[in-house]
Amino acid sequence: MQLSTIASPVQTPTPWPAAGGSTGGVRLLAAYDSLFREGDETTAFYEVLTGAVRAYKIFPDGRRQIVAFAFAGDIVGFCQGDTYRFDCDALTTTRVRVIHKKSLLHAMRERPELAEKLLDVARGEVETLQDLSLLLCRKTAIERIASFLLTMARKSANPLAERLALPMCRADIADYLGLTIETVSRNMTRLRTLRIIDLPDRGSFQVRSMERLRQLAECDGNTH
Amino acid sequence: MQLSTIASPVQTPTPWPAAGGSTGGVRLLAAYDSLFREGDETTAFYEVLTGAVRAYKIFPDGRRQIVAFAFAGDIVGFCQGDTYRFDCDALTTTRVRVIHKKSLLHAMRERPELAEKLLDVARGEVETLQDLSLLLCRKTAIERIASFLLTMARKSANPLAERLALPMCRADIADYLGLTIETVSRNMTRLRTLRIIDLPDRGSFQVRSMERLRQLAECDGNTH
DNA sequence: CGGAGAGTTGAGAATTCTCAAAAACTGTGG
DNA sequence: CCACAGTTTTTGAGAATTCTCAACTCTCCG
Repeated sequence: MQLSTIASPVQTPTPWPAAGGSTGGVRLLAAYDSLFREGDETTAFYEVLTGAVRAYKIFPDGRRQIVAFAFAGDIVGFCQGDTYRFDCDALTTTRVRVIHKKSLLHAMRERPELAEKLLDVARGEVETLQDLSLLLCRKTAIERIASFLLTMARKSANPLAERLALPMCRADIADYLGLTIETVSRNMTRLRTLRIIDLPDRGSFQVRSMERLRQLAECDGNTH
Repeated sequence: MQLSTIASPVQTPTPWPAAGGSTGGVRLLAAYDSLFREGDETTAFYEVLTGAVRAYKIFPDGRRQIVAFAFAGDIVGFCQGDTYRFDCDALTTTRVRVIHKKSLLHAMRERPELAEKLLDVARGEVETLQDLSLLLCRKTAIERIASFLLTMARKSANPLAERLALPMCRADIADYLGLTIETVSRNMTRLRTLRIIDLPDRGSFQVRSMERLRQLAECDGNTH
């Protein structure tokens, strides 16, 4: 498999305002390496440089929910209190920039305009979570999967590329969308049968009809 | 019905850092009066002083999701971009303090420590939404309702009071939890039959077994 | 070639939804 | 104070969707 031919999410060129150079160390993670765990002290948060991570919570009875996927350019672990409320680990080989909370707070006092940027980051996180809530409240399985794939496609440089990366496994998608692996699989197949998407191989997909995918995802209800 | 005997959510005594007196006007809303609509320009956000509001989104096909309820002490409309992404209106007679975005941004430049408070507000919003996502991902209807009632109880001054306020109708609860009115009703009855809660009258409830409610809500899985 | 892990497909069970009707509550007017 | 209409909530029965459990396929790797 030629990984290089798979379109990756847009690489934002270091959007993070470096706070005097002292903030950024870079950490390299292999697939499934942990970035932080629920209960850990929140001394830092992270900007994903390359690769992807997942943030999730595991319930006492073993059920799991993935609360967010983060790709190159995204921030993880920002809106947390004194301790993290979730586990976070890498989906693939991943590089993250470490941003220490302390030095950032310090920088914020010096440069008040930085606070506005941070509020923007928080706002982005809120929007993502609102969309997730909408998606989970939305009833049918196929609509959730359509929404998810649409979001993934829109994040990439070329949404109509023949091979868009889908770096997470079916179990991850299921736990993100509040479905089971089997339901995810069945509805992926259904979307392919409807010729809305294609599944060239494990770990990638292609949008064949952006319009119909959008209709399903946004509950337009014209086609069914 | 003696409304005064119903325990209301805790009234936080003006937690908001008034930015030089120029921020706060107060708006009075009757039940179902609109606070803002999706698409409106976000010139201000609001602190609920008394009463309660709901924030929701309506899909093209008519489905609705309530993204948040806000009670006395809560902030609404804070983490929004240039335009609101949701409709917001009052559940009952409600007073809100208007906080103008412009004056707040101005105040933030003068007093950098204010920015940290604002980030805390954003963090609170993120936590609430994460909890909502967890709740929606959680499978069974009875667990969602248990979580919801537990949250409502915990917000009130005396969670074990005989009559806790439930100011929203079943349709609102259903659209918040991603269920139908009928399923909400059935499972409320079931919780009452299990003697976990009591429903003294429309618009209020009582927790009879906080422990069993918590077990259901937090997916402990000991009792079923 | 064989084994492990991931994904797909199938059949029956369980939950929730939909549609329908009954019951309870609210407010109005006599 | 009671009757009535209108609304909300509850309850019931059948339909639809998703889940559970199981078997099978495919790919990757040694």
